[in-house]
Amino acid sequence: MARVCVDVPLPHLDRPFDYLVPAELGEDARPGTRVRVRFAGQLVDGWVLDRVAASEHSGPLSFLERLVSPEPVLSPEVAALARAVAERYAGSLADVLRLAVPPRHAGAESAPPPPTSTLRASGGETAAISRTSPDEAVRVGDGSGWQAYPAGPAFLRALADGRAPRAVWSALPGEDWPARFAEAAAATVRSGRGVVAVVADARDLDRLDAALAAIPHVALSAAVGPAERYRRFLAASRGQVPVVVGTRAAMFAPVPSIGLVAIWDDGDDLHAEPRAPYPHAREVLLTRAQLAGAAALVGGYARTAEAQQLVETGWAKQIVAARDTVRRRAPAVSPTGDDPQLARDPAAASARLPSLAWRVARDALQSGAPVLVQVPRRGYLPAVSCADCRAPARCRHCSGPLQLPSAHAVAACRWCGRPAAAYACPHCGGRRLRAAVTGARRTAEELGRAFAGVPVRTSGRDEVLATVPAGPSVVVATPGAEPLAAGGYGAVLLLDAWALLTRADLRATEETVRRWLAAAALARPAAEGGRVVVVADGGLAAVQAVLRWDPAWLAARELAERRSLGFPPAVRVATVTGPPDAVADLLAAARLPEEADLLGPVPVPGESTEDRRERMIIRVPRGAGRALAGALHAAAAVRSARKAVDPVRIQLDPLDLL
DNA sequence: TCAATCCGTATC
DNA sequence: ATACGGATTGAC
Repeated sequence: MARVCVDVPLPHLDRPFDYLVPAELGEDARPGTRVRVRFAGQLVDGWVLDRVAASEHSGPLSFLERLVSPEPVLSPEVAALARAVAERYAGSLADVLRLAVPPRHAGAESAPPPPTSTLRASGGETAAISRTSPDEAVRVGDGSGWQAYPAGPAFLRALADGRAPRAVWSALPGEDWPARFAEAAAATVRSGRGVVAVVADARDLDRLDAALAAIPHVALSAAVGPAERYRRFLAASRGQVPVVVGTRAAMFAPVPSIGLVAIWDDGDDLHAEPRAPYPHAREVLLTRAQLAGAAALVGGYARTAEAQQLVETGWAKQIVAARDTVRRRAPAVSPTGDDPQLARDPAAASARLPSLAWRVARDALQSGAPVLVQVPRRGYLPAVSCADCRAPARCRHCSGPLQLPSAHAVAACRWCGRPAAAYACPHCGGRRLRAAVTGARRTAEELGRAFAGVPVRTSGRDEVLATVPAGPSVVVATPGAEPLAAGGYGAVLLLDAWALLTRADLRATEETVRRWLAAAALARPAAEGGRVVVVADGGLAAVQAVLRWDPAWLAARELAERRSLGFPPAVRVATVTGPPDAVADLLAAARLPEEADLLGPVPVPGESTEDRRERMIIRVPRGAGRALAGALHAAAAVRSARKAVDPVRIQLDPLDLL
């Protein structure tokens, strides 16, 4: 008999069903294979989860209709991970499996292994993983770039020795992180184990792919076509390559006996899967490390509150450089002050460049170095802050962010919906509120006028530059699209701080620092003339974090604040979104944990009055997270069994918790 | 009393 | 979705 997960989206059918195996399929219908089965009269896709001798089911059993392919594409390790992810995120196993295994492409199964150079380097079918002698492994870490970090060589040695160290890594400014990831991967492969590494976007993937040239690996991303993607997936699944790198879908990639999971820049919101059940790559990878006994590496220039929590709970150790190493590598960072004086030069003034930024950029250009100007994308939600001290305004009852629905309306909480009557700022006592200004446009043309005679390049959404040559030029880039400069930038200007910091988002400070550090990391060290100008008040925590290059300090501060306000990751949160009746219906059916704290409902902004949806927020202590997800999934099952049609979206720890 | 129909529930 | 069983209803 075969225990099958049927590919239907209904939560109340989220359990295995038993089928008889026709004699001719015999042992081919192995666990992990795709099958077609008759289910409630229909032919549906399914996964063989297990072969069993007897069924618990008392009624008659059907036969498997067809074996789609004898290829076991769902490994036991990934199946267990998918189950855990489904439970963590109140979703169905079938939903997670759809994310975990790419669509089949029959041609790729019969074709020979992909003809990539990295594969040929592996030297054949199963020779990809071979253990080196302990004597060799002992020296792993010496001579690598990890030596700049006191705990670095020990981390590499532990990987090479087959152990499972867990690390939160704060990369030094200018760090060649793909090279460090490649060293960690090589050490793990040397121990006879596999590696899965996830990055946020295609640009980071290209860099990592290149850094891994000497190690047999495949790169998975949506950018390659479905056939090639499946081919590469199969190469990993068949144990032909020990290392898989990719964007978030690669978090489920099968590798033989996984020894290390790694994620770069876990604060990037591209790591959050937009399809149900909305798992986050960091959480999936850490779950995977936990379940499989693998090592974990969470790296970035910045540090998220979630990563900080791993350090503070002792789940992971931090890998950070000594302060004097940081000082030696970091550029000189200066804030312009709260009310920056505009440059006297009329061209610079028209570009609204503060005089300090203008001078620093001009000096860098004169010394023959490129200048990076980071310009945030526009279109942030209108948040509300104190008119006097500009601190973001928060709800008195639940600490949610206040929002101004329209120009002259009363501000209200985006979480619990209570109006913010008689507001008093907890920081300065101010009683007036103001809508935060959205980012001012600073175009490349304006900067071109300010620095006449210097080439101006732009890198952004439409066209992302990977690199720019050495030599004087102005590079205008949106966050995440900053090109690498040969030899590093002479100056980096970080503009429009207020547009970032006043976002109606609890992660605004963290996100701002993440973007600033990513840009500032591309500057030369101070000793080589590298300078960074932040157009903001030096007293702000975000500015301090960049000025001191101390992401750990900021993360600790952020986490402490979230703890005192009752925000994730200090607590576990779920949102339930849908038509008002459906949301109420689901919550009525849910047996929530006793500690559950319900906030809302609040209307979901930007929807027409006909099909208006609203959102409830439920928060529980971290320990009750599993119970919360279980209760919500069960309630969704009750609703779907009753054929309730109104869709309700359940999200755990959503990034946009507003 | 029987068949056509409706409703709810399970789906192996 | 579709299939089935039990309840319900309507005509003889």
